[in-house]
Amino acid sequence: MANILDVAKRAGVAPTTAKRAIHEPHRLAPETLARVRKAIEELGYEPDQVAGSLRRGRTQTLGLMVGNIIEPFFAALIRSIARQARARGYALMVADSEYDSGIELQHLKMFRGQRVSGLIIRSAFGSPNLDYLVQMHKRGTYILEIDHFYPNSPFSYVMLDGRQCVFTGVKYLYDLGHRRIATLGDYHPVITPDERSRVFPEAMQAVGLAPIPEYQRVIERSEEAAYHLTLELMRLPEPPTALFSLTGSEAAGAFRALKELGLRIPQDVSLLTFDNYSWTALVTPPLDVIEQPVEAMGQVAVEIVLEAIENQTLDKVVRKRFPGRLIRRGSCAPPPAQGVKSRV
Amino acid sequence: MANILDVAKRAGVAPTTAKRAIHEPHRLAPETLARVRKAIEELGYEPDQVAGSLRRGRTQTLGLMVGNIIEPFFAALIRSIARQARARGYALMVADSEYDSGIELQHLKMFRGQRVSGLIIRSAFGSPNLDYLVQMHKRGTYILEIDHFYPNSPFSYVMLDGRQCVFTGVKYLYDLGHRRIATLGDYHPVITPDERSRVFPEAMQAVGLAPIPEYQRVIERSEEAAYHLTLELMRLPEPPTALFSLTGSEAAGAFRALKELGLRIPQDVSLLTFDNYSWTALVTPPLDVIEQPVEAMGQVAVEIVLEAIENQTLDKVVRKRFPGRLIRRGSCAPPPAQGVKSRV
DNA sequence: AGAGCTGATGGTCACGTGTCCATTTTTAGC
DNA sequence: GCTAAAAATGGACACGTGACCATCAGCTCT
Repeated sequence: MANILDVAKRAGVAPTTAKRAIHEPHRLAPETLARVRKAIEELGYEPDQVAGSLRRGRTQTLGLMVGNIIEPFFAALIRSIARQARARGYALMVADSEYDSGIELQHLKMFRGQRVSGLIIRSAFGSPNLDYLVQMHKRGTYILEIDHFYPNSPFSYVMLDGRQCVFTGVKYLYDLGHRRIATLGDYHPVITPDERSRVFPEAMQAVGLAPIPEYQRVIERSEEAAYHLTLELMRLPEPPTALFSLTGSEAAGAFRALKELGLRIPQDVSLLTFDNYSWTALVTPPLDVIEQPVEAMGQVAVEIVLEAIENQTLDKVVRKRFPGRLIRRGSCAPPPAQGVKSRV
Repeated sequence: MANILDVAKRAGVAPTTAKRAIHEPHRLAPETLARVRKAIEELGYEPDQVAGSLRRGRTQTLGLMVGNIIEPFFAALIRSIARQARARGYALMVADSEYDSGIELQHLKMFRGQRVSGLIIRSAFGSPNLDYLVQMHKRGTYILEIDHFYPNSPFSYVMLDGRQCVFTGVKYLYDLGHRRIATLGDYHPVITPDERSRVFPEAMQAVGLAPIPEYQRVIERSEEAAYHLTLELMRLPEPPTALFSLTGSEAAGAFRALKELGLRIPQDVSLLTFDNYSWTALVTPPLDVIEQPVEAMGQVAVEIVLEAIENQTLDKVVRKRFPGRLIRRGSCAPPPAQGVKSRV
């Protein structure tokens, strides 16, 4: 592979001059510049970022750790972040923790070995990797959490305003007349320490309700778990009249379970979910969703990270919240007069 | 950031000895090894892959270019490839061309600058980037095409056996009694040069049918384009009795269009599609699909690439085909006795 | 005309590692 | 107890670049 020395030789100039043709072309005499450019062209020279990174002491590389790449939310996030990184000349290393902190740690070590300059991370659940992240930060990697953050996180983050969204959702269901509202999955400090389930009780309180203890089950945030939970909830003596799914994946499981039970949406039970996934508009009835501004979140995340990296302000902490948007399509309606009959 | 010299100094050994603790620990005396390991631990040392790559002349990095990361097929592919890369100690750079060859070229240049050792690529449509790929290959990047390959591609590839799948699908519909079968999108050598639409006429011929000219429209392989095409097709004087969607994204558009037209699936029209996306099982009726063995394809792709890289056999060409699997769920049935009424 | 300045170009070195070769220490064999 | 071999350890250097400093010609200003 041709290097800058080959280019210099071919152009009949010193290596330093050849380098300047790339970094500071204005400092070269026009003919010299043309000669070097010709040599670059002829040799198909492309600067070696590996050597450059070593010398510079900083890579042009960002790491991105997602929780589950199969979820469209993360796919959209990757696209947004990739676009922005490309625009700024950074390469993107993507890792999928599958929400497993063991896998996550392996990827973090790889990122560290690769000396990524910045890391955008959606942490795995129940993760003991905070220490490792702190260490990475001390060694010069700027870290930004996205979609979720550790309690007392020392890092920057970019997040949906989960509180506002949950309040909006609960209020929406309350105003339709619902009193027996269940989230799919309760808060748990280790297993599911997410903001949405944490603030749900507060949102209920705000409209004068209390969460119903029988509905409060801790489940993994997956389609399968939501499917089983929905079956259980709807088989209770007094089942909920409205289900509030906290993730798009869970909504699929809940939807499947309701269909299977022969319950009609929204006549028998209302269904509201986070994440405007494309399938939610295709099913019958199309689902009411709370949409996240994914594109904007990804873009801002990269901007924060690159600004810190390029200005050498690694200790700067920036935290942004983004509002969600309720989209009504018809999967929520007033509850049936005599409540939902239990499906035993 | 601590380097191997710091480790050596702390352990009281020469740098070479410290390095051996990492690469060939068996060559060290047990106490020396322990001392170096302790130093590594205490300093939180992690070898610098950037420096290692430079010296070695080869990175531990793979590039992966997908056509559209939003499509669940690619998300699943990334997961599979990421798993295998992780298991083999390689970092993964992911790029999303959005099926745009201009964006693709930018990413390719970045990959080249980063000196990725291998590249797994799903090329963009109508791409003039083949020359650049050939150049990358000459400079030492092993290249493998996935899901699609250039005509006369000089590279290895891993692909679905599209011919077998299309033949299976057509035969399935034919056996149900369908004669007026339409694919969503016809073959076009530049815009949509995909195998599936190309072999469709052959598959029809195999059951004694000919493609119906009015159904043969060239469209972009997107949900939106498929939506409009479906509307057009079903408004023809003699609309198809069965739609064969060649991608999962298109199926969503077709499904939406059929619902909107008030056509019942499968009573009025049958719908068969590639890709077992999770939503296809959620809609009413659940869709018949042809599933791709994505996990296996990703795994084999990485194995081929890494074997070539590690054995320095960059010119070895390996080509693998994988069979699809037809899953019946109820969206295909015999056509109505008097054909589908046109929806004008 | 000489000093000072600017524009253009050249030379040297270090980033942290892996590889190769050299040296010292220990063990085996008789 | 001595030699040869093996085990264990050490030293020097290059990968391709970017940062820094050096050089030199031509020009302006006094």
